[in-house]
Formats: sequence, structure tokens, C-alpha cells
Amino acid sequence: MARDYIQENLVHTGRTIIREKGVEFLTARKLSEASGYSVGTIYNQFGNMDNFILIQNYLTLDSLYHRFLKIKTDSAYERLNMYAAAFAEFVLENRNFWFMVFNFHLNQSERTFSITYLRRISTMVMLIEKSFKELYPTLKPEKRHVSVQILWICLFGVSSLLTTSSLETYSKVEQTKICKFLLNTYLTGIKVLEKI
Amino acid sequence: MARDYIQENLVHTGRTIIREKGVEFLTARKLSEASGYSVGTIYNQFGNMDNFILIQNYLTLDSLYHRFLKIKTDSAYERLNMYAAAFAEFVLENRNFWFMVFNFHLNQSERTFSITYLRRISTMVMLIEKSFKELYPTLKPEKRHVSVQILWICLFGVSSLLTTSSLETYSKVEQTKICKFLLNTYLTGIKVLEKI
DNA sequence: ACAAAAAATGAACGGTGTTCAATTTTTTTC
DNA sequence: GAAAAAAATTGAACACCGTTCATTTTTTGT
Repeated sequence: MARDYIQENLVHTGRTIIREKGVEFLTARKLSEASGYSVGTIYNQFGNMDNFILIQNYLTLDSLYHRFLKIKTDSAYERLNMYAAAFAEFVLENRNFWFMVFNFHLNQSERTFSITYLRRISTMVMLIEKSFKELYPTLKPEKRHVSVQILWICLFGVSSLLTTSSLETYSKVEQTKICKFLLNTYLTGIKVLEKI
Repeated sequence: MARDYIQENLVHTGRTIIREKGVEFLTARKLSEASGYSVGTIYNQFGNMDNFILIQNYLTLDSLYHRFLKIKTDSAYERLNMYAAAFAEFVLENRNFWFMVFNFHLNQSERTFSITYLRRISTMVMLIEKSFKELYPTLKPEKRHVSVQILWICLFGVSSLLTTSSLETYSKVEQTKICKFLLNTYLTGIKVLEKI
């Protein structure tokens, strides 16, 4: 069978496994059984399972990115709120996928694809930065950059907790409100600090 | 040998492994080899490896808590800043341990100990809430509680990223500054929102 | 000193990622 | 179209993982 078709097929099968059963079920043997291809073929196509997961994570990030792209509002403030809402919504809708994104560490993976992966993240950060530029025109570019980075890190960090049950266990704050509250408090803080 | 002594010994050996080599080296067999006790003994003492990790994580949280307790400043604002600094410092100093805390999910572990574990977390959150009460006396208790929870979740989420190399890879913001900046922006935001 | 109870042991089970000699399929060459 | 060469596919085998449990060793009670 054609190489591309196999990859597509495996990736698709993998995605079904993740969606329906969770990451812990995404093993070489189970993927092999579910797809009909042998274990060796998976390794021929992707080198190792980490790479396979990296590709899956890229797809997840890409999906989130395209949700962001759909958001087109004139008000920068509203747009940022919609980003945050879309983000939280996406994470909750795609728990299993986001859990994977978060629990995967780039260290050992192939450099080549890692770059593509990181670029996808920074593109999203740039979307936020664009809105920041509109919202805080007098904020120094340097400071704005740092503000955006940190906001993103916070949202990213919070999102990781949304995918696990740890939040439900100890905090009674409604999950969807966390990102919204964080964003608004943060933006208000920046507005004040902008003037200093 | 006495039961208690074995537990102590195993926990201590485990801690050395984590500190020097990382969580991925904390396996039943390696712990057995390093401690001199058999694999079976580990299971007699702790039931399963998850429980062992839970105990290790409790020790980590306890260590952080005692760092918090040392902080005694009159100014609530300064105190919160010191909490944040101590937190970031602790996480960076104990990367391997904190990574474990974060990457462990309570779901399947023994209920009994989980409660002790969660109580340790909520005690820390209460420390922050106490400072919030001083800093924002007019803020409604309900709102204050939510603010504190969310701040904690943010710091917690950010801390998880501090333990991995992912932050270094894509963001150039200095790690120690992230918590400080987040806290100050957040506190400023709350101050404004307090009046509304 | 001996029997009974408790604790410690490590081989064995089913799972994981990964490798690679052997096989099958596809492509090239004549 | 058949034979040879190249490429792709396979799955048994390796070293690891958490976990169990029949067996052995140690401790305890009398």
C-alpha cells in the first residue's frame, strides 16, 4: 500500500483510540491491532511512538489554532475573551487530546518536526500579541511581549489542570470560569501597569 | 527488621533516586536493588508503586508548606510576593520532585491517604487566602475565595511548566520572573475589580 | 525447643517500547 | 512476461515495566 495512505490510516486510527479510550490505550500493539498493520510497520512509518504522539499533538494544536482563526471581532478586548473561552471550551471538549499535548515532553523527539510543532504554538501566541497591541497601544513592545508570554503560560498551565480530575477534587470553582476570570483580572492588571 | 524502619529506608532511597536520576528511574526493581529489599517487600509495605509515589509527593508538598510557614512579614502584599518567590524557587530547586507532584493523578490511589494529601494542599491555599483577606478587606468572601483558588491554580499550572524544558524551548521569559509578574498583575487586577 | 504466625522473597504473568532477520510485495531490468 | 533487485512488511524476541503469590525465611508465643 502507498506510504502516505498508511500514515493517514494509522494517524486516524490512533486518533479514534485517543478520543474513545484515552492516551494510555495508545500502544504500539493496540494501534497495530486496531489498524490492521503490524507493529513493525508503525515503526517504519514513524520511527518510534514518541514521534507518533508528536504528530497527534500537532494535529490537536492545529485544531485549536483553526478555532482561533475563526474568531474575528473588532474589539480587541472581546476578541481576547473569545480566545480564552474558545481555549477552555476546546480543552474540555478534547480532554484526552489535550492531556496528551500537556503530558508530552519534547526532549527526546526528532528535531525536525519539533520545530514545526513549536512554530504552531508561537503562531497562536502571536494572535494574542496582536490583540494586546490593539488593547494597550502605549505598552512598550518589550513589556507587551513578556505580558503575552506569561498570560499564555498561565492559560496553558491552567488548561493542564482542566484535563485532569485533580481540579474537581479540591477546588469548587467552575472550570469554564477560571480562564475567563484569569484573563479579565490579568488584563485589568496590565491596564493599570501600562500607565506606570 | 522493624516495619517502620523499612518504610523509612525505602522512602529515603526512593527520594535519592528521584533527586539524582528523576522519576523515570523510580521503578520497583531499581528501588529494590538500591535499597537491598526485594520487590515483594516494597509491595508489602506500600501496596503498589502509586501509593509509594503518593507518599513521596506528600513529602514534597510538606517541604514546600514548611517553607511557606517560615515567611512572616507584616505586609500582606510583601508576604504574597514572598510566597510566590518561595514557590518558584522551590519548584526550580526540586524540579524532579515537583514534576512528580504534577504528573501524578489521584484517581486510582487509596482514598485514605488522598485526603491527607489534599488537606496539605488546601492548608497552603488557606495561607494565601489569609493574606488576601488583609490585602483586600472589602472584597466579598465569596469573591475572595474564588480569586485565591484561581491564583493558586495559575501558579500551580505555571509551576508545572517550570519543571519541564518546554518553557526554555519556546519562551525566552526568565523563569523566576514569571510567578512574580503573574502575581503582581493579578493582584493589581483584583485591586481594581474589588471596587466594582 | 518447637509450633504457629508473620514477613520477605523472587520467579512468573501480562503488559510496554523497540529491534531485526526473515518474508512478502513492488519495481526494475532484460 | 519472467527473473532479479529493491523496498516494504512482518512478528517473534529482547529488555524493561507493575504486580502477584507460592515458597522460604524470620519472628513470635508458649
